[in-house]
Amino acid sequence: MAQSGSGARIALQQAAVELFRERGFDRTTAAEIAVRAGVTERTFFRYFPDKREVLFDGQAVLVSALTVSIADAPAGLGPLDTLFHAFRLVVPLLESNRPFSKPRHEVIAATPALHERELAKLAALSDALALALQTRGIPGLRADLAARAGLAAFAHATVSWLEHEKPGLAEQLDTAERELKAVL
Amino acid sequence: MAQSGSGARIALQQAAVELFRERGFDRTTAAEIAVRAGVTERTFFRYFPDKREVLFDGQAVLVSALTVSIADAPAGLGPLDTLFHAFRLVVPLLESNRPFSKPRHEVIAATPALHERELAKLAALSDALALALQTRGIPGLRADLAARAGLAAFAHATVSWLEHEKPGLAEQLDTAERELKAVL
DNA sequence: GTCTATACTGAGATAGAC
DNA sequence: GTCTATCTCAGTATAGAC
Repeated sequence: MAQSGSGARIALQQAAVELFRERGFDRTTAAEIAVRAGVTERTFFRYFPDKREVLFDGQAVLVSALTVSIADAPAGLGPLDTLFHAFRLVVPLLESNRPFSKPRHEVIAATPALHERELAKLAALSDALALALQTRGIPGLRADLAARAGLAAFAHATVSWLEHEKPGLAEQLDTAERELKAVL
Repeated sequence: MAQSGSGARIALQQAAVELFRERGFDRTTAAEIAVRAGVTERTFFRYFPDKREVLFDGQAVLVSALTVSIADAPAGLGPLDTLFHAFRLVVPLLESNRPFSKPRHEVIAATPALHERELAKLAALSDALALALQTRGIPGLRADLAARAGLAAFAHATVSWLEHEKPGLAEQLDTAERELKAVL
């Protein structure tokens, strides 16, 4: 199968998703993932510090894409409008990734042990958003609260779109933004 | 020493906090905690499904207190005002628990492995708040977003108060509420 | 790449409360 | 007798150290 070198990381991620869907996260050992990917168990832990982490990488590109989008947003926008502007710019990226993110989401949804890790990744994303808002002049606490509220809406829209697909992601974002602003 | 009967759970929690502060979470084994509490390692895992969980129990009473407070809040309040009404009712409870929650917070703050678990507990609390808001007639998504936004402010106020104490918790809640509402 | 500590699980036995 | 709490023993797998 795949050899060590360049493709090992991706091979491990694919093998992991497959096995997690077949047997479940808990019933799959790191050694089994490594075998299917054509590497040793030791190699698995060289790429991923723990077994859960093999499922959480797409977040990195999302973080940088959103950070850039926030920095490039038109001036004069409030924090929430800045965030949703960035969210909309990133919709095509998410849509093109759906074939990967949907099975991944199914595994996570079915595994309580992975919920925690996902929450941690969302928290890191929230921190990145808050920082990006701060560099636009929004004071610290306000930027943090805006990031958390906005990200909650964004996450809801994304999950809803992953599970149903029926309304597009853009429409889900519209309703989430509307509901969030209706809260006040 | 031997803690057969009722006190084992509390003895384990106390021993855990002590040892975590002395040696750190990672440098403390479940067996060591059990020995100090006067039980065996196996008993530790009977009470707590994993080593982290020994630190997260106070949340349960907070959940029920907030749920009741939301249900009893005056009619006609918006979701956010309902939440902050409940948050304020629970301030004395938190203040009386400070001797326990402060060292606990220090351990958590110093241990990355515990951050994830705390986020999971906060997410569960958010779900409970959203449910309580729904029973007051607030539609699902709106209740969920309000709960997340409000809880973010509440959590910020609580952490800030645990770490500084300088302004009281009530004042921290005031500023957090003001900043959250300024986001829009 | 090898070795090891330790987190966690399962089955069965014991002991006391009711 | 049942039920619940605990211990004993034996094991697997993760993750870190060497």
